Amino acid sequence: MQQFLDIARALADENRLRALLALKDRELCVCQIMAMLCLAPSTVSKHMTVLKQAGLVDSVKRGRWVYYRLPDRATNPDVARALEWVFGSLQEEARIKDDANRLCCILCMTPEELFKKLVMDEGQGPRTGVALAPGPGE
Amino acid sequence: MQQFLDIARALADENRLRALLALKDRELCVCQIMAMLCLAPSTVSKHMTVLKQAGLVDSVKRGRWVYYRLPDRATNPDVARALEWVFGSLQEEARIKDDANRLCCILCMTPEELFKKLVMDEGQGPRTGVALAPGPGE
DNA sequence: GCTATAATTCGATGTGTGGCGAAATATAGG
DNA sequence: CCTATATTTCGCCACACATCGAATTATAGC
Repeated sequence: MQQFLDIARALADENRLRALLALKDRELCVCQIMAMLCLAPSTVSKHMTVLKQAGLVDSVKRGRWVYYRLPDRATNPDVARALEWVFGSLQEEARIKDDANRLCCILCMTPEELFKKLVMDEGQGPRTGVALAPGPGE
Repeated sequence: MQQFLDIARALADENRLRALLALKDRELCVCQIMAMLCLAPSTVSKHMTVLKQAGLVDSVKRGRWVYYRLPDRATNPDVARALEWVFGSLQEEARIKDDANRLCCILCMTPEELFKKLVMDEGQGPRTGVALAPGPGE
């Protein structure tokens, strides 16, 4: 029951759902999720902690970066069922697909290009240092 | 997305889950759910409203009583998937089985017997008029 | 119509949660 | 060792939410 409640509560927030869906085909580090969600590092960190406590993601630390990814299936049937529910229901969501597109840009662009795009998209400078550092993907 | 969030938030509360599970094999009116959860009528009413808004239950008014029940399947795939997840994960939960047993008593006992049992179980009088009125099952 | 009862709505209250910035921690690279 | 960077932890604030009691609405029975 507690396990189920942890999962349900973790899934009851739009930004956590977006983060979870973004992990479908790849692992991501916190700074990439920050760029995708446009949230402060502390906020993203807390969200990922909630997801991890619920068993919905795993994390690995490599160098300075912490990578989050979906857990191995078959670990926990409750988690597996929950993830099936989430992906089955939201994969085709417009917002999620848009995230996937933007994520593609975040992963491929150089920091300078990313900076310009953020400025153009939002009409203002990027948040607290988002994407200004040479990301882990290079 | 909004639909999914409504469902996830509705499922992120233990008392709402217990109410939902209790509706598996039967419809129940608010006063019966009150007796099962030991919560004030206003609280139960609000919980059931949340579940209904999410599409997880339907309601029918008959006389003075409002009966809640699970919605017809095939109405909404998102809801159907969510209910499968809930029942698949929680049906065997100890707490839920205990609820089912107590519900059996609530539905079968006369108000006087129910009163005595509540007093014995909790070492105190029942809450705001719980089960002291001739319920709809008689 | 009047009373009793089932349920909902309303108002108040304490608790939980999402968000931020600042400080702390960990690590890579000079 | 010192600096820069990635992440987490901490303290704070605003807002959402679970809960209650009281007031309100709807209905059944006299």
